[in-house]
Amino acid sequence: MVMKQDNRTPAQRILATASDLFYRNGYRATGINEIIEKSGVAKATFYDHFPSKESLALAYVKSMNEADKRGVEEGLKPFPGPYEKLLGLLDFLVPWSKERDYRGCAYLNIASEIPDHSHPVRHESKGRYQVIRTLVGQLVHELKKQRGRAWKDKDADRIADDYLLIFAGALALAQVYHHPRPLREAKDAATRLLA
Amino acid sequence: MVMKQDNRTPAQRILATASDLFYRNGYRATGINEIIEKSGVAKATFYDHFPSKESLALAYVKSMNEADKRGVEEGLKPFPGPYEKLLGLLDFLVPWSKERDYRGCAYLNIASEIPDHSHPVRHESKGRYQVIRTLVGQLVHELKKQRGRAWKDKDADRIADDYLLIFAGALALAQVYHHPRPLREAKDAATRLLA
DNA sequence: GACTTGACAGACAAGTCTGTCTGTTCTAAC
DNA sequence: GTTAGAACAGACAGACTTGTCTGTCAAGTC
Repeated sequence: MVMKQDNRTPAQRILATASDLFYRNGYRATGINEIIEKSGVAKATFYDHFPSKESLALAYVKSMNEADKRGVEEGLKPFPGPYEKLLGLLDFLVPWSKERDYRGCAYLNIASEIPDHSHPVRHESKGRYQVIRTLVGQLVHELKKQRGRAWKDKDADRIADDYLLIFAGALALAQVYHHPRPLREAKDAATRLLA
Repeated sequence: MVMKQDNRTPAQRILATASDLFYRNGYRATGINEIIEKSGVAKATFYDHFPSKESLALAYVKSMNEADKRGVEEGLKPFPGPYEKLLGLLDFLVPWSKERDYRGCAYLNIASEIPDHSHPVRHESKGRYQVIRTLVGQLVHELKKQRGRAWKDKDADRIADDYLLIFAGALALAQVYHHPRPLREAKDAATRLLA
């Protein structure tokens, strides 16, 4: 269980273990003791770094948020234009959902386990979607500019909203169906939306 | 807390209380003791009717599924045709989300708390979306027939899939944002989809 | 009037949860 | 070498979890 020669700091190991367990098994279903055991850390060490389980939940969502932000930024760089970027964003979902047994959107899942909607974790989850909405909005505006007269009657913001609905819907449906088909359908739907 | 002169049976009271708590606070966050206390029932009575908390979870999802199925059927009756029904379905969401402090799709929420995707509760959740997909599919096919030549090149199933993505996306986004705007946007998006 | 049924009250078992605390061991800087 | 800081092991507290069990009471049935 305990990995020797692990050059990560205890805090990193804890966060990595917790991220995996929180996502795979759920926040409440995951106990502190399991996190401690699986990350090969003493209980006191855990509480040295995270004053409570709740603070770990927040660290989990924040670190995901940052990682995803960077990941999307890097991942979209190779695509030449806004159109390709917008479709590319959806392309990432299929392989990513297959990597680990897909359990839906991590932000939505943990948010649904925290009723208080003013809780920092909920705030961070909302922030994630706002970041995506902003990015999509910029790309659609860019696309509108690019298309010129052909798109002069299109409302870029409305298209961005539609895109986000499709995006979020795909994540949700792939979870209930436990199948990546909705993710592919989402790309088709987006292709039509941006046609 | 205990309602006197409650003519519901203990099982009904338990299910009603549990439904409320499971939805509002989450499945794991809700303890048996709380359900027992709030429904004014003895612990032994609870276990007479439900052999375990898990069985109550299943009863919860099943009863919702049946109620929703009937609710949609009844609710769509007044609408004259498939087009109106499809948009009407989305119209229900806004007032319904305002009734109780909206916490997202109940089926998705409890499904996300149960990792095992072959669990009966997950199966029931999936069933809910399949029922909606079937209904939407029928309505779109009906609509295609109605529109005749104007829609001869449209793929009804693809439109139904798109509709469902928008539908599911709206539920998810309304939860993260804790605001009904995505539900309205979904109606706009569907209007364009069916134009 | 005895008997069954179903609900009541609540103690109890056995285990889990988060979080605290004591004390030991390792490592790196001086 | 000594010393400070960090991580270690793991006992412990106290609350909370699901589920069992004993026994009481009221209503309806034979």
